[in-house]
Amino acid sequence: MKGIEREPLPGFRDFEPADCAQRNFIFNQWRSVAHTFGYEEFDGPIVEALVLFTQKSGPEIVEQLFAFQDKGERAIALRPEMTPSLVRMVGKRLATLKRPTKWFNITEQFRYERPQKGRLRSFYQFNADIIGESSSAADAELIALAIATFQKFGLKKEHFHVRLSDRQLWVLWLKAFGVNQEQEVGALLGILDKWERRSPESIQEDLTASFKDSTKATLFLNTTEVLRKARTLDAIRECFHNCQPSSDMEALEQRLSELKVLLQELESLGVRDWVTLDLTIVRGLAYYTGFVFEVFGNGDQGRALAGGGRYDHLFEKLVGQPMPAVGFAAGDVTLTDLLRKQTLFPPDQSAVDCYVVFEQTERQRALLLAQQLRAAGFSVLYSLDLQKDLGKQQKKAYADDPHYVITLTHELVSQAKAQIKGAESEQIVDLKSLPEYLKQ
RNA sequence: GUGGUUGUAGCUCAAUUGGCAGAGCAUCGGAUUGUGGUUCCGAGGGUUGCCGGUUCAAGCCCGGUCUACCACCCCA
Repeated sequence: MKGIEREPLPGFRDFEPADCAQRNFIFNQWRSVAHTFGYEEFDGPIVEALVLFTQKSGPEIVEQLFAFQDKGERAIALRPEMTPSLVRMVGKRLATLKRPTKWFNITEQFRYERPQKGRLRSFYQFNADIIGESSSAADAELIALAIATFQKFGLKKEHFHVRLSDRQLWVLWLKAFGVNQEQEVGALLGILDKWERRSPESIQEDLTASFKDSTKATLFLNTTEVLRKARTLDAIRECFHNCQPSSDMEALEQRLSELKVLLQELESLGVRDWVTLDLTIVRGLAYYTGFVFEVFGNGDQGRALAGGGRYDHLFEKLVGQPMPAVGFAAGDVTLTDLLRKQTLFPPDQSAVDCYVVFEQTERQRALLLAQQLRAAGFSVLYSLDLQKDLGKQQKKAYADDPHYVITLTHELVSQAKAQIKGAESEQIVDLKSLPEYLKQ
């Protein structure tokens, strides 16, 4: 290797034209869907005060951040997510906020983690949030938006699905086992999160440590196994009835009725078939307060394509004033992998409209034509080589596969004409009328 | 941060037990087609990821390191 390192930093990507086209395609589709749902686009700074992120996620988060000091000795970080910035921005105008407020954005975000497939140190996310509406109708519409963003790429029911879970049901479940304190709840949610990746013995061990009672741990283990397999409202209700006589049935029914509203809304929005009730989704419950969901590609056990849920306490925590909110984010990395695998990216459309070739004696007239066509909105190339004769130019022109090749020979120009050649047509046209001809 | 797998031209890949680093595609140039992508000829491009060790000799063996990938950790 001579000279400088040619590869970007680990976890970062170069976007050569073909990659950039795919990225822009994704951004355009995201933006377009968000608009159809009535979301307004916003943006914020790429760096924020470090405390904005530690306040939300705790001091441990610094390990996962691109964090440093600026020259004014401020502790700052590249944003790892958009929600804190959103809360900060919206927090400035909470008192007069239109409700609901629906905002979206598309941003580059940074996390200092070990890169893997589907997870890089720099990535783009589509974020959408509904602020100021606590009804499940907001959760439902947000999930419908999440589904629409994937449908927009041509992804079908056989390609992806949404798993819907609920933090409040889990809190009720834990409460039924006498777990009330926030710390204990957190510890048990952690165990639940790792559930499927661990052996029953090892789970039993952790549960016994948490409950300080191995019989209770066993009961929790066995009944939770059943609850994790519940896929309907009735099945969930049955779990609570059968497995836990100490359950607060009134609170349960209250919550189930909210879940029912959510499912009905999804049904009315025509997306119920994409959604599976699945309480195995526990990830991120620490931060969410209600319904949570994740989008997964079918088949491969890859990383989630998107995730989100309700976070009604975050505004109070960060800006001191309560405000209900629900949001989700979808990343570009897993999506790009999926779209490439399914070959759902559109074919390359980088070809120019026209390539102008000419005998060098007509160079001046040819360049004038090129500029006239450009002014009319067409993309135009011509050879920058002052020596290349007509044949050489032509060879280069066809290699670029333009929609039209326009040829100016001395003879044609002397008659104020040019030859224009498309895929299946070939004509001699007045030089002056070329822009008009191309517009047809 | 821990463990494992990996790396040869821009891309896809060759190179017998350790024995002169190659091909196709791509790029650039030339010839031909006096205005067509073809065809033909040629060129550039590599300290075999990097550093060190063993050896008369290392792409190949050994150690380290980096990257990518995989499993952990984490996943906002």
